Amino acid sequence: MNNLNGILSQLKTKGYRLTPVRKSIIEVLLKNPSPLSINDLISQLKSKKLSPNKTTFYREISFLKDLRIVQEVEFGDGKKRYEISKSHHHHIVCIKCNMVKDVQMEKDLLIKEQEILKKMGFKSVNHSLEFFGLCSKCQ
Amino acid sequence: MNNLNGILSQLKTKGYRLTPVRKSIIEVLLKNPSPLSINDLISQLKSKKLSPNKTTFYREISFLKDLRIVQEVEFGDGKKRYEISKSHHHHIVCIKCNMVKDVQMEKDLLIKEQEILKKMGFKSVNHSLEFFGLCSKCQ
DNA sequence: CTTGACAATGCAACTAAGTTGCGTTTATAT
DNA sequence: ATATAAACGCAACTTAGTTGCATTGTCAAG
Repeated sequence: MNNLNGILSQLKTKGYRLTPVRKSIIEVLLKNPSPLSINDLISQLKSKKLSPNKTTFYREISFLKDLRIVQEVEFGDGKKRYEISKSHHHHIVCIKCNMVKDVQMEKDLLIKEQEILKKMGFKSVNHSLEFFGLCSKCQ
Repeated sequence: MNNLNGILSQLKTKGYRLTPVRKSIIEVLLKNPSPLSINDLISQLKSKKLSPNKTTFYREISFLKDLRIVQEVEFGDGKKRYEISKSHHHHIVCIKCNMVKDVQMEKDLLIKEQEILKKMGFKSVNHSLEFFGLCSKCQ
């Protein structure tokens, strides 16, 4: 479900409401290539003539996260960012212009990781892997 | 330089002062196996009968980071953590008891990563990779 | 052993991200 | 049309971290 109508009907059948704020947040996240912070979302909604309270944003994002419609991304700058859930991937962030690109990691790397961690006795392991560098324009 | 006297003489020759707070912070970081947050440091120094202002902690950590004596670690919970600099490694964090272990990653994995990112046009690439799971005791 | 310079510290006030409680509004099934 | 619970707004709060400025303390030079 990575298109607007799909997500909306999923919400409706589960008994949730299709409010203007909810629809706009999902729309904005769908058409943005990079993960967005709460402030990014606030300013994007403003250009759609919507100015919900920041509490509403935090609650809406938390709601969409609980339903696995959006995923949280951490770039380690003290702001959480959000994107529409998609298949397992990572990001590379330009440290100069902040441009973000998706990175696909090969499966055999992940398998090796899991082996190492199993040896250490850990289970149900998850990981966060983000890259930082200079993009082709900023070098 | 990963022993107390080595670090202290390094600081002295560069003209920095060896204050009780500075020495204690370095001592605490050296003997702790996991990265510590500022609040961790504050409570550890208390048991050494030292209660510096939080500003002092932030400034001291920033100072030690500038000198590459400590490194910042991000577990994505909104708190930065710090450990004495050591060779490239990652961490695995137990999501139940918060225990942290170091993880060594094989070099060929890193080389493959670099290749992928070069193809995307990025340079001077860095990465953050942390694992989260259940340790042997918490499963 | 004193002293002067400046590194280090303390304090108070501030910022920024995120949370909570509670009362009000609104989408939607009936 | 209306009831009801989901969604929302607002104000006050929390927590991590920062800044400006005045004061203290380390340590090298005399």
